[in-house]
Amino acid sequence: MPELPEVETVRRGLAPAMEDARIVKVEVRHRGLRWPIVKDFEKRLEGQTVVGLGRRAKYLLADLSSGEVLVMHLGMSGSFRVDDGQIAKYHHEKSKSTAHDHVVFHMSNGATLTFNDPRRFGSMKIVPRGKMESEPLLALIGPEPLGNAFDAAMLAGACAGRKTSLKAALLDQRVVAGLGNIYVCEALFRARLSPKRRAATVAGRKGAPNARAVALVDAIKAVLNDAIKAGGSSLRDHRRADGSLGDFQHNFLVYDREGAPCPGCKGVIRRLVQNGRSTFYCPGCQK
DNA sequence: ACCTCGACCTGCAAGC
DNA sequence: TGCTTGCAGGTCGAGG
Repeated sequence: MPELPEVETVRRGLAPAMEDARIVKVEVRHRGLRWPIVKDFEKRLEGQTVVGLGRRAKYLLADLSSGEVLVMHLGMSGSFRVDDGQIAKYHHEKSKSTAHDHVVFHMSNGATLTFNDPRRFGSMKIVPRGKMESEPLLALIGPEPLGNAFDAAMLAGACAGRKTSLKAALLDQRVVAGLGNIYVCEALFRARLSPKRRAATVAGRKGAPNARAVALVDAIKAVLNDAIKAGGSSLRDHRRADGSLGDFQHNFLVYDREGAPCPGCKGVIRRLVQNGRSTFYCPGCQK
């Protein structure tokens, strides 16, 4: 479910409960995530202090005092719930079922963090900090879209020579980190570029950026910043860690709006399938 | 090297 | 009312 803005929202929600607190106890109720949670997972975490909580692409990175890093991914349906130990029990009524609460972290500050993931496409893995560079999950991931390193030249270079669609290229985490189906659709609409266009057409000769690359980079940064400001998008179950819903779904211009009037012209939003996934776009505005 | 597709899971809404 | 079908915010690994 989560793309960069949702993961960033989760990170900001978890940080106050995790940072500078010690992991007192870890309960694993289901080890069958995307990869099995290793046998000594609990033992390696218990007693460690979380030095910092970061994010890379759609991964959450909990830096531990042991010198290891807990690398977590929410998959399609993963979420965290924070109980700070002060909130009265009746506040839990609005929580969803606990049937898919797979991992629970008990912190020294009294907070409890519960990872819930019905589809179990999420993952948790412990990696020594010194080996993060070579960690296969992270090694090939492209630039952070909100960082200075991500600019038109970088995007054009990554797309140059590629025959695949622009939509597929932007979903490729090696081109740019953290985008998913929603924000790719939204960014392409904002940049007025067709999702069907060949990726290579954002680059000119020898991979130099053109005006399309500039517009697309601007659109990507803008939509992600807007979405983070809104606390992410809540389609089915994404919540902030405090239980409140993100708001950005109300600002979708094209995503999940097949048949609705285009906000930019007199046309209608269309849906098509690319690489097995829905794309929403306006054929009139996006060329 | 690049590209596409199936697979991994559960839940929910729409259609019959 | 039930059953079936298709679809969902991701990404890895196999095969072309």
